[in-house]
Amino acid sequence: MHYDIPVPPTRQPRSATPEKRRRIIDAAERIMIRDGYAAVTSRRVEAECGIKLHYHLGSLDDLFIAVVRRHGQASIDLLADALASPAPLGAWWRLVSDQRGNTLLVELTAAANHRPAMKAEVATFAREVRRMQVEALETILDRYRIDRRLFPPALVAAAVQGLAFSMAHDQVSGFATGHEEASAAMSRLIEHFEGPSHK
Amino acid sequence: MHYDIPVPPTRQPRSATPEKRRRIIDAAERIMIRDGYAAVTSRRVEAECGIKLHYHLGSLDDLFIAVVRRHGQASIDLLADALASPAPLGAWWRLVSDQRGNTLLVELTAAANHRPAMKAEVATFAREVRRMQVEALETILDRYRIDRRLFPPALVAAAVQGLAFSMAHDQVSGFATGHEEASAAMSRLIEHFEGPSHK
DNA sequence: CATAAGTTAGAACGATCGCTCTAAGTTAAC
DNA sequence: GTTAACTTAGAGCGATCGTTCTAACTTATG
Repeated sequence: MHYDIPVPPTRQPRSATPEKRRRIIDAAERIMIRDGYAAVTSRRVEAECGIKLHYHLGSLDDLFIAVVRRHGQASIDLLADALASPAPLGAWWRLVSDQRGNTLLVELTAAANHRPAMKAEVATFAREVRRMQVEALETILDRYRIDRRLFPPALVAAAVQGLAFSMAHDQVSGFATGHEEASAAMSRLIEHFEGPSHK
Repeated sequence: MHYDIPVPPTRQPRSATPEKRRRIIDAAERIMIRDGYAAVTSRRVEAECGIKLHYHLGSLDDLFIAVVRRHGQASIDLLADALASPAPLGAWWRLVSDQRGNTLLVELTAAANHRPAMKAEVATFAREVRRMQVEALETILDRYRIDRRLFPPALVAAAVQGLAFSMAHDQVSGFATGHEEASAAMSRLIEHFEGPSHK
């Protein structure tokens, strides 16, 4: 498959190995966001971070999966914090409105389209994220007196995620025509339920 | 740049040239949906449709732009019909829920990320689509007695588009966990405004 | 300092890429 | 049937790809 991963770690690596893996994944994310997933090649990643890819991380496929795993886990952690906050809708909305995160999500989705192992990994995290959102919404919707027959958690979850995604896409496309209006309306909507606490 | 495009059309092409362009673009779309945009290479497109790409259509960049233009124009036409129908929300929702169309949209968005000319073209169509939706919603929201202060057209447009996108993504990921519930809820929501006419 | 492990530079392999070009069909027009 | 335009097959160019491998460099450990 690839190089012998340091088998017997009898000795301390020159500089921390996890740190090197981290920097490789950082580089891959930057390239993916800046130039698209197809620009993530072994040579370019190595040029971006100055670390040997295959020696430390394995194949390109392994790298893509590592990116998914790290970004996915970070998303889950942030989401958990947001949903546990006193104004969960606002916190969640801010989290999901992150431009960089949405761009990365498009690229990961497209890249996973023809990398089966990666696709499975993406699906795993997407499922967990959705599960957390639905679970949190069970409580939130009741608290805010929202009709759960018309707006079940699964629908609201998909809507919020999709709305943020759609708005991020529009903004990237360079036409923020309706973007500011929609963004302001979303803020008002959240204020309507949670008060002006969020920014 | 590329081959001399038939400059003086003094004579009838062997078989209709527009037809050949169409079949090339068809092949590109199929490959893009099946294997991702990075799999759309000149050799693979030619193998898929048996027509010389550079001779009839120019460079790969020209091909991507042609795909955007055709798909974009088709989307605009379908959207115009949907919004003009007696139950515009239902028709719009059905249109935007198309699996194939959403997959293609992800790929086009990601591909445009590092093809400047293509990006501009995508933005043009996205802007027009959004403009049409907002214009139609100005009327629709009033007709259905929806509070336009809380739900302005720009917000509703982004939400519907994003919701469909999000649900398509979930389904592609292979976890339809909340998908059916969300889909059913959306249908109920539309019925609530437009009656059970749509399916 | 010596030594052995960790790490990298860079060549190399076969494959594929976008694109161009030439030679050979193939068909419409006369 | 000739001729000239339309079209394709296929070779070829320089570039880049993923991956492997070897030789050299660097550093932790003794």
